[in-house]
Amino acid sequence: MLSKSCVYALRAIVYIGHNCSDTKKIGIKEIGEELELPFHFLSKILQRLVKHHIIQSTKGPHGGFYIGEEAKQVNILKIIDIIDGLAFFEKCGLGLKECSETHPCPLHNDFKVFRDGLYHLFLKKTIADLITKIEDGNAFISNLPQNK
Amino acid sequence: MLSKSCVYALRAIVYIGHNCSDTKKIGIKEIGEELELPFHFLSKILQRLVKHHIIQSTKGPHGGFYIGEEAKQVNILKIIDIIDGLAFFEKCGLGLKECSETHPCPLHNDFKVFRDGLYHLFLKKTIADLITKIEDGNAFISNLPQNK
DNA sequence: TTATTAAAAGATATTTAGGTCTTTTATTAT
DNA sequence: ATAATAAAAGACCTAAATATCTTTTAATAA
Repeated sequence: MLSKSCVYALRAIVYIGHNCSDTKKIGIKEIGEELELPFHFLSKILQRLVKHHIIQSTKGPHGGFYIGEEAKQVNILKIIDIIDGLAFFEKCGLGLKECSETHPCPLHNDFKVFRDGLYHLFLKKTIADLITKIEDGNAFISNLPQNK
Repeated sequence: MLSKSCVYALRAIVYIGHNCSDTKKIGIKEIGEELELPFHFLSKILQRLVKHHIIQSTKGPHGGFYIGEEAKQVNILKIIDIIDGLAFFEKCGLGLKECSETHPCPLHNDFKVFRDGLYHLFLKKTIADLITKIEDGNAFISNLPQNK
């Protein structure tokens, strides 16, 4: 449903948000190792997030990625939009071109309930929400001490 | 969420169920043309469905595919299992290996509601249910006269 | 001002899903 | 028996997603 790129993006943002500070930026190398994500693939994803102003970066020694408090208030749907686009939430659940609100396929209305529910979930949840949950300890960042 | 193969399978089964009878079998060519599905790709899918006894086929002149009344009572989840497998319904919504019921990721519980809802929808709906809806006219088989 | 560090950028490779083409096998009508 | 028909099977092709490798650019510390 979400591409790997998109899940990588969410996990990386949360990792950055959880670990960066005014004095500490996070390098791709660290993120890749901690989250077990492919270095170069991850770097492409982070580049896109920088371009869309979700995260910031600086080059050179002590450079890396960081995220401001305002950006932590961005909702997850925004990240999904940047990485995957929102087609999933706009299309028929079966991907039928001909299916529409006025001319629904046999699964349309049942499907819609779940699709719209997910949409509103992602719209409601912010990066900050995820970071808070991380701090309770869970599988999102699998190798935090409390998750081992 | 469902692969194209899986949606093609569902649409083809419904088309066959809607059009076949004791005296009439349906050829791949007809199905492919009517549903605008790629002939050879469709034939692979139908082969798998035959192997799993969802539909039957006979070769030669007047041969083709057909489906019995018992098989129409099969639920959609069974078709999804045959074509895509059920991993989607068993995994974390984000595909995290480390995420589990006892050790959930920050989206696990919210996600689960929708994932399980879809599971039960697909478990409840049978091929016969879809065929009935088709007969009312809708986008599943887009080129039935009433859908044009 | 130079060496070092780390991200940005671009090119290339791999894998998987999706799709096509050709040959073989089984069935039926003549 | 034989020709025609239609599914089965196998080999092959394409595009997209995922992943890797190499070069370039920017920043900082010495």
